[in-house]
Amino acid sequence: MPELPEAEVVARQLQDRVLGATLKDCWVGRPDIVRQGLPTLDWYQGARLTTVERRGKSVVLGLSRGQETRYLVAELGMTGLLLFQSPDDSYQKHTHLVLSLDGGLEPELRYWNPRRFGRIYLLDRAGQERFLAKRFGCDPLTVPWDTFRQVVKGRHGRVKALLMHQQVIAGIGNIYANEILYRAQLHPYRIASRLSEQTIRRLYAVMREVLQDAILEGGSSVRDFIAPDGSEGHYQKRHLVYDKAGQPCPAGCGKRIRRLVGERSSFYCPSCQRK
DNA sequence: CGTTGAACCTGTTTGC
DNA sequence: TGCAAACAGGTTCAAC
Repeated sequence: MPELPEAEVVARQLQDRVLGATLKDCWVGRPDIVRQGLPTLDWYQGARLTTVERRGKSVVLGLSRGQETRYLVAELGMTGLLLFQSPDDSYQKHTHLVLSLDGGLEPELRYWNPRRFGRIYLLDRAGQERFLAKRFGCDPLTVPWDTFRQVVKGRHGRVKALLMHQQVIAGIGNIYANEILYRAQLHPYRIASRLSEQTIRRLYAVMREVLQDAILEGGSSVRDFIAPDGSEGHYQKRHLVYDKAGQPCPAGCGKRIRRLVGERSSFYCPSCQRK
């Protein structure tokens, strides 16, 4: 269920445990999971993992051989996981990529993704720069206030659509959009450009707080998200509205949480989040 | 430019 | 218990 916090947890564990390792072997179970660059796969054998970063909801591995660095971008989609395993672990259905590593703290990294939304991209430096620039807008955790304010002011669509628009702000998905809007007391259908300066300020603060707290809690494990080391996140215990239709609003206003269908499910309090 | 709905997939939950 | 429908973290494309 990777949104920004989950992808960040994945990236941090990779940094801690396999950064600097050498890629001994790269096994692809489903060629169609590699959207770009499959013919360049051989180049990666013997390369060293020199960078691990999160971009939006994706994890970007930088692999170097000599002076050259190329990239492996792992889109996780709805159900994608990167897992530390060992060659002794049995093959699990829906494992599409296995990276055998040498010199790190984990011998294998496997990409598991039953629904196969989300892909792997193998890109050279120019390719990944183009890829990232085209796909990802500003990062919610590092975007300066003034940029955020301008982005919101310049959008004529719904505020929830804005939060989830990866080319504008990269990393927020349905769970965190719902949680952020509830805490900012904003109805998901409010028009972004019509929000007051003060409201945008509140949204900015809440957005960063929710995402940062979620990272500290290891992300949200609502269905089957687990980190590479197999641990679950705990932020789902702090969810206030997501998947809670019919339950009383936690603010104690007396109303019940509603679910709006149409786009993705929106969970909100009709009293605390007015249009 | 922005919104909507469908498509892409498999697995689990829900309801009859 | 059995079966079918509904639904799920995401992205992309076409149509309006």
